[in-house]
Amino acid sequence: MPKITFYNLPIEKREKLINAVKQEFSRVPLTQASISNIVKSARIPRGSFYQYFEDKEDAFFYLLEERVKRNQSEVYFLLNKYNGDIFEMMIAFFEKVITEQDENRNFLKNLFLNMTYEVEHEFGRSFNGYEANQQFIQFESKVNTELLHISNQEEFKYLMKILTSVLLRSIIEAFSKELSKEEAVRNFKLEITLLKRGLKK
Amino acid sequence: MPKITFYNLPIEKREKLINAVKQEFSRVPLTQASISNIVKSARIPRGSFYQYFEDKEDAFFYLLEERVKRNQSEVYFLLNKYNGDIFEMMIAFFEKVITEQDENRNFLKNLFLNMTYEVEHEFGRSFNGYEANQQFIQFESKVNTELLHISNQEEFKYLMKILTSVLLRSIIEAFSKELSKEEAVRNFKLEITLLKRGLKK
DNA sequence: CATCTTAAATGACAACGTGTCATATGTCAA
DNA sequence: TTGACATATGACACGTTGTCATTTAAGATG
Repeated sequence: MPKITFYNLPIEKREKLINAVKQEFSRVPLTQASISNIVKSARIPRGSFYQYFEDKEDAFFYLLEERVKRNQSEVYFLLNKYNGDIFEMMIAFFEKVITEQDENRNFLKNLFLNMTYEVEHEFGRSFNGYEANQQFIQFESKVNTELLHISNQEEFKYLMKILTSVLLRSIIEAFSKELSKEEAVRNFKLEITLLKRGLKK
Repeated sequence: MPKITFYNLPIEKREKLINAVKQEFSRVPLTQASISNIVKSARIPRGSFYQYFEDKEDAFFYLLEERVKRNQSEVYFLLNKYNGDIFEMMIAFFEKVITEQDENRNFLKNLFLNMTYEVEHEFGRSFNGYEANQQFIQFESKVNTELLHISNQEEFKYLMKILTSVLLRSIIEAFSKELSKEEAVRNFKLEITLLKRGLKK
């Protein structure tokens, strides 16, 4: 987590810093990003960076968390829009992510093509944060479980794991192969179809 | 790919080098590994390392590829053992991976908890190498597709993508949460059950 | 055997990145 | 004005990387 001094920063300066951070993580993935670049681009002395963040990772996860918050709103919005149909929500979310533009797109691309466990875990919170039971229950309540072939909450949890696995993998494929929106969506829909009806005859 | 000089090395020296590489990548994930450690441990001068490998990644992927080759044999063996039942094969493979011991285990753990797209892509070849059509067809021929709810080869390809996604994700979870073998297998089987019967009512 | 040629080995080095720390500066209350 | 605390600053020690000029080794050839 960013240090208190970061939050104490005058908005203007903080924005400048955030932009520099974002720029760097849009340029290259986490492991290749350099603090030197960030401070140069934000025009702050090197020591200051460490006044605000623990290290590179800290800055990265700050950005990621902001993104996850936006995703959570989006997910609730879509769930509502599709009357709790989680499959439709996933498809719409997928489409939203892969059609992101400009800097956001590059950030996401670097993010998805370098999905370490920690990053994935954090990003997965977009859908529920299934570690925190309370949040999960709240999430489940927005889902129309009538549509789902499950018999208890545990199965719902595993169903979510399956869906997020496949979603992430499909996003990664879309980014890595630079698929067109149409092609990517088509592929993902096909996978969802298979998932819905079951893999076994 | 390693350079020719690597393959020209007398076996003994090559083994020493491979062991040093393996040791380093078992200690820490790719991004944290250091060539300095490798050359120190292999007792070769720094310049020599670059005589054999392009860079860190090159050495890492060499090791990974060796692993993938072993996996491919294993997969064919298991497929045969279970009469082409891909679900049973997956479960057995899952169990094999998470119960790996000692250095291999650490190598795999670092591998799975830091699954970039490239690593995943390479590891995925354990199951077919579904980019090369010929290999894929050979793989498919070993699978009993009678058991599967698919109507053409394209659907089989997507089915494989789904299964490998879920498999990888489950392995990652097992490593990250340090699940016992029993617990991990139980979870994975549950997911396979859901996949088989379908997610939609 | 002497010589030439090509392959491989070696380690010093420049370039770069990281995190720290002693010092300077700013702020606010007493 | 002073003291106390928060923040800013940038030089620096340390570690890592990839290169390259120089040696050394291994054959081949006459």
